[in-house]
Amino acid sequence: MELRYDPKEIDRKWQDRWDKDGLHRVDNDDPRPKWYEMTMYPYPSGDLHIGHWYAMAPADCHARFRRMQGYNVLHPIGFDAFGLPAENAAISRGVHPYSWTMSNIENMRKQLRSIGAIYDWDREIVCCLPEYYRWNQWLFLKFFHQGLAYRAKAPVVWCPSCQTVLANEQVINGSCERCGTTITRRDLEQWFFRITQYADRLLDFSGLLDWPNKILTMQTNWIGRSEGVEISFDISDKGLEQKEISTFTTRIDTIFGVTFIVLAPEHPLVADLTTEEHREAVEAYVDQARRTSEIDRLSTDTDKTGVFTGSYAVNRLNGEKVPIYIGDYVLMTYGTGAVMGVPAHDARDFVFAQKYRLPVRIVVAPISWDGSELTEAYLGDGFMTNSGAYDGMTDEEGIEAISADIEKKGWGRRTVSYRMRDWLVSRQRYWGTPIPVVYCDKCGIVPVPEDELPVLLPTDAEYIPTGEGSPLASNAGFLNTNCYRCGGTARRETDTMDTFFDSSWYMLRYTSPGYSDGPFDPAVKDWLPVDQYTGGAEHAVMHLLYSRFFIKGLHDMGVVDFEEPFLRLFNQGVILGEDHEKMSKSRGNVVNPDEVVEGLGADAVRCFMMFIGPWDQGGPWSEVGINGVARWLNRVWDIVVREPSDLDAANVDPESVRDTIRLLHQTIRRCHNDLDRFKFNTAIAGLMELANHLNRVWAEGSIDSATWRECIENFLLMLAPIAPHVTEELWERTGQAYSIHQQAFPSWDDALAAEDTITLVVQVNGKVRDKLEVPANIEEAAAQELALASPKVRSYTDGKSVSKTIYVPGRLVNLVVQ
RNA sequence: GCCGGGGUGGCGGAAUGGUAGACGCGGCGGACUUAAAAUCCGCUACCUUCACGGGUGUGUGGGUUCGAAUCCCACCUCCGGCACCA
Repeated sequence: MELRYDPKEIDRKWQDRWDKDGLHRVDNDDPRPKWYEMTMYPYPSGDLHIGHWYAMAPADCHARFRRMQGYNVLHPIGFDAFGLPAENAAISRGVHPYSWTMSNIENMRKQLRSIGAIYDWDREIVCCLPEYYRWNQWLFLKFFHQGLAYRAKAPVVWCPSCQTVLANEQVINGSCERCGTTITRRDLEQWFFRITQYADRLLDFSGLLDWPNKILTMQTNWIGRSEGVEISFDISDKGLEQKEISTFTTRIDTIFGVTFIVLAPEHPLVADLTTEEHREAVEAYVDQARRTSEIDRLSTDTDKTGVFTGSYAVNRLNGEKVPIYIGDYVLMTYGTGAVMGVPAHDARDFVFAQKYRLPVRIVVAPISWDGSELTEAYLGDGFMTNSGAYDGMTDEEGIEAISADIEKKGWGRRTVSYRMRDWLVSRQRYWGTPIPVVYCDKCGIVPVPEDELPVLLPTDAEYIPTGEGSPLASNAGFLNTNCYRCGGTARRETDTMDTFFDSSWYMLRYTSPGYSDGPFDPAVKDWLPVDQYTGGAEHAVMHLLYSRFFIKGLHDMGVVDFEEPFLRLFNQGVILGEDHEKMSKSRGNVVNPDEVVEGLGADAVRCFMMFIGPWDQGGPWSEVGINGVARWLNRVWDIVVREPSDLDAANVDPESVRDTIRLLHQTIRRCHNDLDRFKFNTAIAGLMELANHLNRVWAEGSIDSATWRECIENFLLMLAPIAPHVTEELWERTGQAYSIHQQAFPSWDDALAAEDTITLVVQVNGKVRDKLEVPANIEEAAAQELALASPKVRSYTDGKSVSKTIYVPGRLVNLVVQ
């Protein structure tokens, strides 16, 4: 393609100029209203992918649009620099994670600059640097002192490949979110954050202004709140210290249908309840369950297996003895790790009962039930039956009555269970923030005092994981220390923090990245919270949930005065390869943005990212597609550099001038509304239409030079947030004062945008039969008269009677004929 | 299995109850050129007609409505998420 201008030269020229002039420096004291628009910071993999462009270029356009609307805009950038991938890559290349990460960042800064975004680089944050992670430690201690961080032994998720524990949120289909390895469980003592204490507040989305429903649904499902009853079964005849087994159910109305109890294989009572006769079988089963992979164990396809313990428990409501089984479909990590088996009204219990020939007793009768046996569990509503005093109640009434009675008798209590577990924040890896506590033989867990922070991550440590705990444990200089309380010998915590810790509060740090007396400067708190956040939907139940929790915690501690970190959220889609498949090296469909920028310029890539389709839908890369927008930018160049005085006043057609002004105002309105709602593709389409129109009237010579100038000026202003480099250049070439990016977005006049004629569609029985050009303000009677007079229409109405006429002002007349 | 979001020309897409296919790509024809590229102009859903025109058409089948891509019901299909949570 032959270019009218050299995008490479223009990109460089203006990027240097903006840098030199500090055009993107954000002033905290600017009197204009603030707008904090943030995009998820990238992981410094070392190479800026086209996916980064897809996330960042439209986000920058939106932030620029807000700035042109008169806001003081903070649109920052940083690097998510800690974490497993950096470490793994560093290990395989034999370079230190620090130097690997920092050289990647150096490279990515250059690539990011090529986007031409309004990032204020003075506010950049890099969370693997001590000036950032010391505040991770400071915040960790805040949560610790608040009782929201605790250390406990629990069955945790372990990735054998990454050699570390993971949070539940990092397990995807039983595999490690990062490397895909099937995870296992380990009983380990770990650091947790009490996110479950905030479960109900996290379910309350009323503090959010505009979030995709999809994310709200995902968070709601992840938290998985269920109201139910904890009900205990009597095992006092076993002579054990533990006199009862507690189970959790949401269907206490089915308590009379219990025909067995199932314990999770890891349940602490398993060994005690197993009789001699069944010991061998039970031990074999438990052993087997322990070896079964998490994937198989959680697969819904596998049938329900179990083994009888030989013991029985008593259902206190009817005095019945029911057998106690062990089954791996019961999870130790949910509820009490034991369930009451009600085969008639639970699909899983039904399958289990069939397999082990356990009785099925219906206690909630289906509506019109004829008394016959069930072929599957009945989960619907009905009237209680076989339930003693509760017979005849609806199941809803049954839940109320039985719950109340159980509480009265002390056999159980109403409670709420959550699917979500506490957030496991410790990792057995090197490349992360050291957890700021020491272990003293005398004093136990001792937090590092605030004024001793940061606890520096030693640079001379072994960072290759051994599988025998954290790499830092083998670094004597780090490990051995003195107790901050008694001064005696102590060991440092050698686990590091989950990297989601970094991103849980980074929106605070951007407001004052150099501040050294706290995580952020309270003097600039007016920036917060974030007005608009953009990023991928894959963080729905990880980063976005953690961050909401974190900020609520900090709110309760008085660190911040708001409860939601991100008021509005927009999820962009995924950019696909030219073959419509997900981009991957193995498919060979990866696009290198640097090469395209080199050839066609940053603005062409920006435009294409926005023109490809709705931003939330993603879409396929297209070589010919980007050539199309590059060609359009050249056409724009060609049109804009024309000399307006070449227009000959003698040819001016007032009607054409009016049409042009009207289209200009319509385009301003459309472009404004579209950019406001992230509808970049239709905003660009509108600008293309305006450019086509201008090109046409130029050829006709039908407008005057003043109108031409007005159109060109406004056109450039509208294009400026989309294509900042070429518009700045053209702004200069058309004799306007630097910088176009400090101008206001054009405003429109509805009166000038109004059409004075419309195309009146005439339908007969809903089918279009004619189109008439009529004055926009036509009255109904006149419109009908014109419609009926149309010869085309008459051929359909002649000899028939018009029984009804529908008139839609400004649009159509529909004649209903018999 | 459950919960979301989709399915519109050759392609990306526009239109959220009122002219289906804006805008762009591709294709075809023309201008310019010795020629090609680039650029510019015109045409471009399908069937039918010499033409004017007519008919059909937004995954499939029903429905509501004067009128449906748009609303309702059922189904097919693609993508994403969750998946024994008692």
